[in-house]
Amino acid sequence: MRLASVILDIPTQSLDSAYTYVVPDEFVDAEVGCAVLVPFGNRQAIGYIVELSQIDEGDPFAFSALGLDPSKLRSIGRVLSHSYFDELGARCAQYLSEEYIAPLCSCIRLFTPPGGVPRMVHTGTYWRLEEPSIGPVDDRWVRLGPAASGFAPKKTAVKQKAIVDALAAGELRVAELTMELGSISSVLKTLSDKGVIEIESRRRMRGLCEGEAGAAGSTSFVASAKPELTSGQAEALKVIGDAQRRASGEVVLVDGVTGSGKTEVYLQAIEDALARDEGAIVLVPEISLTPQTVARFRGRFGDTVAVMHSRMSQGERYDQWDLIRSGAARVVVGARSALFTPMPRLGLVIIDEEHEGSYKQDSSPRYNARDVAAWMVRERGATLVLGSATPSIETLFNCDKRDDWHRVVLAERANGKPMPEVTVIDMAREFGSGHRSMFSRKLTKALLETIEAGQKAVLMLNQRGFASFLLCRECGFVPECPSCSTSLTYHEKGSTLVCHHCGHREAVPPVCPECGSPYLKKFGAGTQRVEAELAGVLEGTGAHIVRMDADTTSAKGAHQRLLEEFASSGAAVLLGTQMIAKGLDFDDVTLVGVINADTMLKLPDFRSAERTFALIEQVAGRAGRAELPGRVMVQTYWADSCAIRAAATYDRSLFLRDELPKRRLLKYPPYVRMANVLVWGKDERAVEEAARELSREIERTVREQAGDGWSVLPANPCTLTRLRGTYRWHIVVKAPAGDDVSAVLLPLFRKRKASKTVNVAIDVDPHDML
DNA sequence: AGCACGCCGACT
DNA sequence: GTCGGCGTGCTC
Repeated sequence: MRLASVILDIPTQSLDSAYTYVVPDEFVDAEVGCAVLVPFGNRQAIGYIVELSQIDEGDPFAFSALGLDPSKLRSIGRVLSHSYFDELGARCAQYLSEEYIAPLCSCIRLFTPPGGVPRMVHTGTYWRLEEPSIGPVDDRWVRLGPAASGFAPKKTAVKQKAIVDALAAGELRVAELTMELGSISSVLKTLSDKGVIEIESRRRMRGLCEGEAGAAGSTSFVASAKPELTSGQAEALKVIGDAQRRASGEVVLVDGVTGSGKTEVYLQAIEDALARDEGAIVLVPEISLTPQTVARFRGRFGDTVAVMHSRMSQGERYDQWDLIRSGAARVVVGARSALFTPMPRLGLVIIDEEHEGSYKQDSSPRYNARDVAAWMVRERGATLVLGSATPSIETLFNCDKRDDWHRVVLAERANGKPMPEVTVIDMAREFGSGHRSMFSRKLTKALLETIEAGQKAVLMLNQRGFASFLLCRECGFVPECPSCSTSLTYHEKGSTLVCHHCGHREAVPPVCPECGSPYLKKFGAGTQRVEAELAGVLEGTGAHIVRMDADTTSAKGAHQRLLEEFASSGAAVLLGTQMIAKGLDFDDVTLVGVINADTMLKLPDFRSAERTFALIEQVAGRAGRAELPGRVMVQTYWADSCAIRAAATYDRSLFLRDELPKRRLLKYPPYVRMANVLVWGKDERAVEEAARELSREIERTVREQAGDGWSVLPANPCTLTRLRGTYRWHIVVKAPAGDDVSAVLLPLFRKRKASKTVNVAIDVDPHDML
């Protein structure tokens, strides 16, 4: 008798192991990864097969050995789909659910085709099986048939003649002919009966022929020329090649300055993989997943490149998913979730801009694609390549400590040009000497010079970290917590400063405690205000200003259009938020300005210095990519902060020498592992109470289950205490670096049941704790 | 005694 | 997630 382990598609923490069902003999198509309809209690439920096994019915101990009661076993009712994932995918889902403490079924769903799976839907009083709304679509193609030569339509058969004439130039879609000639279905039938034409249904791939592919150049399948490799690139490829040969799931960090040609390394590593008939998955941050990026891969690998990202329609994603499963696509370029596409014989995973926070999913399952990819390549004997100009501290740490993590440095830019010089501008001093514009005198001068020379400038406004904190505009002082050395958050209510780490509170001081200045202000400025002021600065120069932020890029294709607008103007300024920090390469950009380098430096978050350092390095790489030398100007209120000084001199070791001891002392990654337990809801009192209660429970669990060196910080309001009408609290758990945080906390969260008023989520290895 | 309500465990 | 069983406590 065949048995199947089935994960039910019912999202709840308390239903998180597989159930065993009998597979009736006639269901020969039941495989691991199939969606099935099964009886569950007094209703039907959808589930996914994660394991198949054979059992000897005659053996009276066979069932009890598996912990099964044969009288309770029921049979699968129906197989609803082909297989969506293999045994390893099923194990990966299991790993995800345990590692990130998430419902199993939400992890399984990562592996299913977007929109193309059956669901149970609640309609009023009963449950109904809903077939997939998204599925394959066919195009009907028409071409001339064997009886076409010598066919002479009757004089009155106008449409027949028109169709035959149109097809003389080649095959066409029925849809195109219909658009041209009106309703022709009966005419087509007649012609095809006579053998004059042949009609064939062919799968249409949405999103391939139109839109994106147009920009990517569907005609440019001619392999683009391979440039000569720098010695660094060659070395990187050798290390990757060795790892691929050993096929033991090793990780290679390509640590290369911007412009050092990391993409070329990826391309050739993929070529090697393809030559061995292995597939490759390339992850890039969502915002740099632009047509240019895709074009780079399509230019080399043509039709075998599939694309996956959130701005595609469900139909487009479904088709790309299917293309990957069929084996027709051997390379996937996509965002985070593309890691779970069903690539046959996966040999290589590449994660570009490895340090990016967007690889961490901010809803359940809160996985980090980088860490999941490391797990995946180990299981599959594949290789993971991480690329960044500013690798995350965790990754650098792993390369240092682990034998299976390798680091290759690309120190030179591929064009041999030096990195642009970075000037740090002390805004506190500017303000002190009476200059109160948000553009310093140096930056203003540089802007005008750039425009006058007919060149381009990029200005970045760092909006992340809008959370209010106090700043003295005269000396740059920010009130900090006496015990945590993170900045205090400003609360309108009661005019208090609060530490979101330990709960320390103090009143807002009337004047700067450092220098006595009354100019103590909340910090932050919007792009629109900056644009207005910039327009004033540039008045009379005729320079074009292109603003790029969440507002101006929300429309489909707006991102692309704005970039083209910038590219085609002569002297122009591109003003934008973080999204301009990556991947835009314009040869005639000679000035890059960072208006406020440090809004996030003082965010009460342990990664803020690291992010500030990375951001400045990334944005500096945008200047002077071609013949013209570039310069970079960084405006800051903390000109002597280590992150900013180190970034300005491209000195990572200086930054790490300052940052690592702090992380060690204050017990932050990579020296500890953390879990952030979030509690939120509309009712402020209920949230606070639930958070305190949960904190006590966690403390008890940790005391009883965990080893030494663990700590549970008391429940506290989150930095972003009120978000979209909810009150948010959190509890931070810290464990020694080698300990399994999830294993200790998992049982507690599995047996918790959801409350109506207060939500609880746990974020293991959080990226930030805002 | 009879019933409403809420908690808890089972569901293969 | 959904149901049903069981204990508690209130009412007829």
